[in-house]
Amino acid sequence: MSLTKVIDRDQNCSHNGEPVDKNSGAQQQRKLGITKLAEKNVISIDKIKVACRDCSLATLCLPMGLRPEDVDRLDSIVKRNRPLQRGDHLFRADEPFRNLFVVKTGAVKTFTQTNDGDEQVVGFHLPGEVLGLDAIQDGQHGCSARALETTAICELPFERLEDLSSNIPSLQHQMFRLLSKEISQEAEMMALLGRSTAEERVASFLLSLSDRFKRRGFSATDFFLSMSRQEIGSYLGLALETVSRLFTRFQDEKILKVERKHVQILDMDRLRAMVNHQSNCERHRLNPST
Amino acid sequence: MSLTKVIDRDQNCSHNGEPVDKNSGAQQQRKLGITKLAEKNVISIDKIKVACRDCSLATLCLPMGLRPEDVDRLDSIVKRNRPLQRGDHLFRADEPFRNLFVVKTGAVKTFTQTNDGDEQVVGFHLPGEVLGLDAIQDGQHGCSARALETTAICELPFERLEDLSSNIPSLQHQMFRLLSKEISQEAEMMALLGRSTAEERVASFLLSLSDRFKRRGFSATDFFLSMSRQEIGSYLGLALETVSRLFTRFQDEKILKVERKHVQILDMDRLRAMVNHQSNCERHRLNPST
DNA sequence: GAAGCCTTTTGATATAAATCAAAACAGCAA
DNA sequence: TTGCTGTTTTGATTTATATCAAAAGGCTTC
Repeated sequence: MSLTKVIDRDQNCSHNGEPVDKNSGAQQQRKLGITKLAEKNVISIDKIKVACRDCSLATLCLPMGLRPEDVDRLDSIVKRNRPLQRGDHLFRADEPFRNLFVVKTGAVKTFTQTNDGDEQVVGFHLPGEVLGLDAIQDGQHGCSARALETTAICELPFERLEDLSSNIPSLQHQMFRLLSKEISQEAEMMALLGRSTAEERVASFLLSLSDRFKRRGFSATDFFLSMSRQEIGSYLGLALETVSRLFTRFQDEKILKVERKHVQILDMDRLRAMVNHQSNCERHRLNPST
Repeated sequence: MSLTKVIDRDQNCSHNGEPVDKNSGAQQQRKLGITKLAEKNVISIDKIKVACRDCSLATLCLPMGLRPEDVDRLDSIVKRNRPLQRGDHLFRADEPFRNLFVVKTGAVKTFTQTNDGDEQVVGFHLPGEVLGLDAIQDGQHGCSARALETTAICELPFERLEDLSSNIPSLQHQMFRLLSKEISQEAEMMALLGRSTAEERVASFLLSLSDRFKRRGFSATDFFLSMSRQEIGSYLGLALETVSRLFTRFQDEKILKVERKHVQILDMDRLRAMVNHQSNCERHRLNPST
C-alpha cells in the first residue's frame, strides 16, 4: 500500500525524517531492519498529522516564541496533506500563490528554469524551513519546488495567516523576522557566489548543511545528501564535476569521508578555516611573485 | 554654507535627485547653471522635508496602496534628517537595528567586509528603496550602508512601524510585500551570479538600473552611474577590469555610449537579448564541435 | 596651471573552473 | 544473475576571467 511505500522510500533514500537520538548516526538510521520499519511507519503517519503544539520543530518554525494559545490559533489554519514522494512538485513557477509551505520532514529543492531549459537550483529546504516567501510580492510563485525525498509539508493559507498576524502582534513580529532572515541568508549566499572559489563554496555548503542538521537534532558530522552533485553544482554556481572533484580532494585531505551521498565531516575546523581564509591567504599563496 | 554645498555636490556628482522632466536628459541635468542651481537649492530643501502624502515616490515606496489617512499615520513616525554627503555612513554592520531607511533622493550602497579586508558590495539603492530589511531578524545590521552621492533619507523607527502595522492591515500587507520583493530580487541576483557570464551580468546590471531609473521618472537610456567600476565589479562578482572591458566592448558594438560615469543605452534590444540568450546560444556557439 | 592622486582603460599572462569524454559504479528491472 | 540507466568519478583540454602591470585621463589641491 502506498503509505508503506512512502516510509519505505524514506528509509532508503535519506535520513531527514524526524530528529533521532543524537547518538544514532545516519549510518545506523539507514540500517533499520524491517521490523523497526513497520514500527516507524506508524509513528511517521502520526507525526505527519501532529499539531504545532506537539511538533518537535516548534522552536525552529513559525510558532517559535508564540504563547501556547496563539500557537493553537496558528495551528487551526494549518493544512497537512499526505506526504510528497521524491520528485513530486510542491508548486511550480508561475502558479498562483495561495499558501506558504513549511517542510515538516524530508527535503525540498526550489529551482527556476534557465533560458537553455535546464534547471537552476535556488535553494534546499530542510524541516522547519518555509517556502514560498518570494511569492507574496506579486501573487505568483517565482520558482518551482520539488521533493528531494519523501517529504511531509504543512500548508499555511497566506490570507488567513495575514489575518491572524494582524491580531497577534507576536506572530506579525515572527513573520517579519522570518522574512528578514530569508533576506539576510540570501545576501550571504550572494556574497558567496560573488566572491568565493569553488573550494570555499563547497566548504560553505557543507557547513551550512551541518549546522542546519545539528539544529534539527541530527548529527552535525554524519549525514546523507538528498541532492545530486548536479543539484549542488547548480546551487553553488559550479559544474557537477567540480563538486565531485572537491569532495574527492577533501577526502584525500582527510577533511571528509564521502561515499556517494553519505558525508562524514572529519575535520570541521579545517572546513571552517577554508571559508574564513581561502579567499585571502590561499589565493595569494598561489602567486608568490606578489 | 553647507546646505548650498549639499546641493552643489548633488549637481556635480550625479543626477539622482528628484525626478525631472523626462525630456531633460542627464546631460542637461548636469549643465544647470548657477541661477538654476540656487533655485533648485530651495526646492531640494523643501523636498527633503516633504510629507509622504506629497512625496513623488509615494507610488514606489511604503505608502503605496494605503488610504490617505493611513499614509498620514505612517508619515507621523517618519524622521527626516539632513542629507548625507557622499561617503557618509547611514549605518554600519553590527550596529544595533532600530530603523528602516528609505532613500528619498540620491543613492546608497550596502556592503560587507570580506576576510581580506576589502568591501563586498551587496546592493545599490535608489530613491524609494528600503534599507535595513535584513537586520530585523537579529536586531543588528548585517551590512554597512554609505551614500554614493548626496542623499536624503527617511527614517522609520521599526518598533513604531510594527505597532502601526498591527493596526493597519494594508500596511502590514505592504510590509510583507516589501520583504517578499527583496527576497525575490535577491533570488534573481543569486541566479545571475551562479550562472551567468560577465557579459550577461553587466547587461543585467545596466538593464536593472535603466528600469529602476525609468520607474522613478528619469531617463531609461541616459544616466550617470554613481558607483565606480570597482563597486560594480564587486557587486557583480567581477574584477573591475572586466567591467571596464565590457563597457568598452558594448561601446564598440554600438550598444552603449559610455563616458566615465555617463552611460547611454543605444540598443536596448540587444542588451536584453544578451540577458536572455547569452547563457545558451552564445555559449554553445563557441564550441561548434558539439 | 602644475603636481599628485585616484579611477579607468588597455595589454599581457596566468589560472581556476568549465567543458568534453569516457570509465567506474550503484541501483533497478527483468 | 545479467544487463540497463543514471550518477559519480577521473582525466585531458579549453577558455573566460582574474591578475599583474602600466599608461591615460580626470579631478582636487596648492
